[in-house]
Amino acid sequence: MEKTTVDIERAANVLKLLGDKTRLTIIGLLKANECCVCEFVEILQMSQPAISQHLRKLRDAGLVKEERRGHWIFYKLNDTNDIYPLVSEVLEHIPDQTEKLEALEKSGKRIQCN
Amino acid sequence: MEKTTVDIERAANVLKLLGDKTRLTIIGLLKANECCVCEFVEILQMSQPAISQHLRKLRDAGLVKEERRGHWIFYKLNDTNDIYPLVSEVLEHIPDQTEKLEALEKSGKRIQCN
DNA sequence: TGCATATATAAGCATATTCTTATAAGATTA
DNA sequence: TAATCTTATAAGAATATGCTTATATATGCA
Repeated sequence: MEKTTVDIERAANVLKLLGDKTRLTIIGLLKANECCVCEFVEILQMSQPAISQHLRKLRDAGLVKEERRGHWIFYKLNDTNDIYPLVSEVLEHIPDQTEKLEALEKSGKRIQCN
Repeated sequence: MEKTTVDIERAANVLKLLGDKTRLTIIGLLKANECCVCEFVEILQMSQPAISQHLRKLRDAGLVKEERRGHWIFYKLNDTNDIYPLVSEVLEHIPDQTEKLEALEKSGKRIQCN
């Protein structure tokens, strides 16, 4: 809800990152949860390198943070960022993605990473 | 401020359109004003075909509407659209673009289209 | 009707993007 | 240390994007 304004070039770059269905879904999933790479692979039905490359772009732009826990690397939204208010606002306008995580949990594929 | 949710694929497509500095500036200019093509050409310092092609994309996606007045075609934001709330919210996070129009007006180049 | 003005469209090219496959790197466990 | 698991990176190919130049279309006016 904060009204922070960012440079138009930076805003365009962030929006371009969000302007990809895969990345927007990733960010949508991270709105309510931390996720590890293998979960994205499972939910989005894409190859692990493809997911990793999307995550790298999001990380390079400061939209997400990573944290290793044993074998797994968990990603979460970076809320200490000048563009977080914009990202957060965008997320208000897309459908909740948590059901996808729940479906994953039901199928038993989430447990392995925890 | 409305909380309308759009399909994630449609949202991604809209964000991709906004994820270009030229188009984001165009939309930013239209937030407070109608503009004709030649004004965009002048402000953005780009060729007329390049501007026209950006406007076509924005129009095809329903983000803007056009209206011919004599020689000129004026563009304005399409606020009767399911994605307008998203677009509008994004605009809250970028700097005001109207100063660019004012500068154009001062240089006397805006008058010709009115 | 003929010409000028503003805008749109088409084709082509350079660059960017997003996958794929192959491989490397970091962490855990036997 | 060796084997295994998870993730990252690199290289290459297919496709998408955004410009340029050339041309078409629509309107207004002499």
